[in-house]
Amino acid sequence: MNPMASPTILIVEDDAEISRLVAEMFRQEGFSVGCVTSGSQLDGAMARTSPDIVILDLMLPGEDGISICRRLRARHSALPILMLTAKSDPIDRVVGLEIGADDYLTKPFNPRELLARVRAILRRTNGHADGAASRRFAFEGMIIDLDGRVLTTPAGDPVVLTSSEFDLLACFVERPRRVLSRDQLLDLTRGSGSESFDRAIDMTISRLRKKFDQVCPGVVIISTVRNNGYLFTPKLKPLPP
Amino acid sequence: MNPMASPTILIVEDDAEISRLVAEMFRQEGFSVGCVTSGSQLDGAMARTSPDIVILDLMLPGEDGISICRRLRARHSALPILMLTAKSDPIDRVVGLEIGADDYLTKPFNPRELLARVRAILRRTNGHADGAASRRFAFEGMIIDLDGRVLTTPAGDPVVLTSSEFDLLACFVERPRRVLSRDQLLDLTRGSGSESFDRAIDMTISRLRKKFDQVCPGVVIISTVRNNGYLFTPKLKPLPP
DNA sequence: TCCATTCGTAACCAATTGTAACAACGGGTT
DNA sequence: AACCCGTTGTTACAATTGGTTACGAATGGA
Repeated sequence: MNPMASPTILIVEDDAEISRLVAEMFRQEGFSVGCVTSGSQLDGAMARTSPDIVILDLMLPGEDGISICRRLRARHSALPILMLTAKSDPIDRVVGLEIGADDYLTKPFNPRELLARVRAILRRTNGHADGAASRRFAFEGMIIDLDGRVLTTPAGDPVVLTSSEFDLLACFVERPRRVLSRDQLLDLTRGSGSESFDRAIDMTISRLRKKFDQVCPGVVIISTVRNNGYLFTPKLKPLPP
Repeated sequence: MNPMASPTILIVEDDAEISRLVAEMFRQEGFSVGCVTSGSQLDGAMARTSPDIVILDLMLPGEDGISICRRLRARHSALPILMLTAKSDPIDRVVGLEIGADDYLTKPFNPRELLARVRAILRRTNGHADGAASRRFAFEGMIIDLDGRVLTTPAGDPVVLTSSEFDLLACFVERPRRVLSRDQLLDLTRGSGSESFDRAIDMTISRLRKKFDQVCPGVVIISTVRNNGYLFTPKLKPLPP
């Protein structure tokens, strides 16, 4: 891969909804994305786009993911492959190493989790995932490390955030200065299949604010945009890793 | 062996499942792998691939492993051989090693254990197993040696970890900054045939954390990602061997 | 001002995770 | 074999997490 070019992803997924969502996210993150819906379209797409990584659904019409994975492996031995499996699949766990996928994720999955894993794989194989900024940022004296999933106070102490609190905060940090609606936040943190009500976001915001208030009393970190959603207001400074 | 080339492994195993699993793992680790299913196919494969090590099942159809091992030894006196034996085999360690195997492993075995032993043998005979990065890392002042299977404190004292604790930790060290699900960890540490519940992972994590806490009180080494799994957070620094 | 809507958050509860205690197992020893 | 002992999986229960409900406060239009 040319380190200057954006990395290319090929998605093999028959569910149009998932495919669109995932493609959209990766494009926003600066990847170049191609989608196909079956194994039969794969070979052509491989030749055309020569992707840096393939995201492969296990359950596909026609040739299934396992078979495709083996075929890919045989022909492109170094190609990173990330497999998507359904929770209910009897194969589920067996899938892990045997097939030769570099990683796998069970549906429904958190899109940010997918992004993180793709970055991790690419970092491992290429030295760096993309030309994007580091994954550590400073704001209001605090430091957030998106990979290590820790937030530290100006004094250097860790702020204990729960998983969902951190996920929510990460959404904002990855999209600074943008109003995010409750639905967007639900999608981003829980995947598109989520059953939760959007008020769940309000609660997590409220809990986050309470914790921020103990570190920086009186400072507005997340503001409410009535009828629209929430906005992360501080200026973000990218930090070296 | 050319130290620049990836080392070549020849697997002699009639169980297609095991063969595939093992081959896949070694390929992922950068080895070049060949497989045969019987002694009669062995000579041709030896000539074609001239492997750096042979992994040999003791129970094979036709000529059995012991006889094959003797034959190999006679013809290629320096060739490293690792023997696979079934638990129920009347053969024990003494016999296995007497025959001329350099090491042996009883089935069912942990794939990572096999990898570690192969690396150890190759290091013994060649000076180094592969061109990959060092297998020693520092984190939070501690040093982990994946080949020697030891963890040492900042003060230099060894931290006594049980083998399953070490295996689990090794999974994280080999995949830094990635959230690993319980299922993935089960796969990685026990192979995909494991019957255990995923709560077994929780217990090992808990035991690991307790030991870490005695060395670095209050420092988060492995964090929980709710609904997802666990994450190894410290920064890893590769060390020279 | 009044009202409808939206938002904040306390309180509750179901699901997930942490871990103590026990059991099963295997390896080594006598 | 009988025993000891360390390891590891299971069970059971405690703690934490996070979604839902409920209700009061804030907002903004009429």
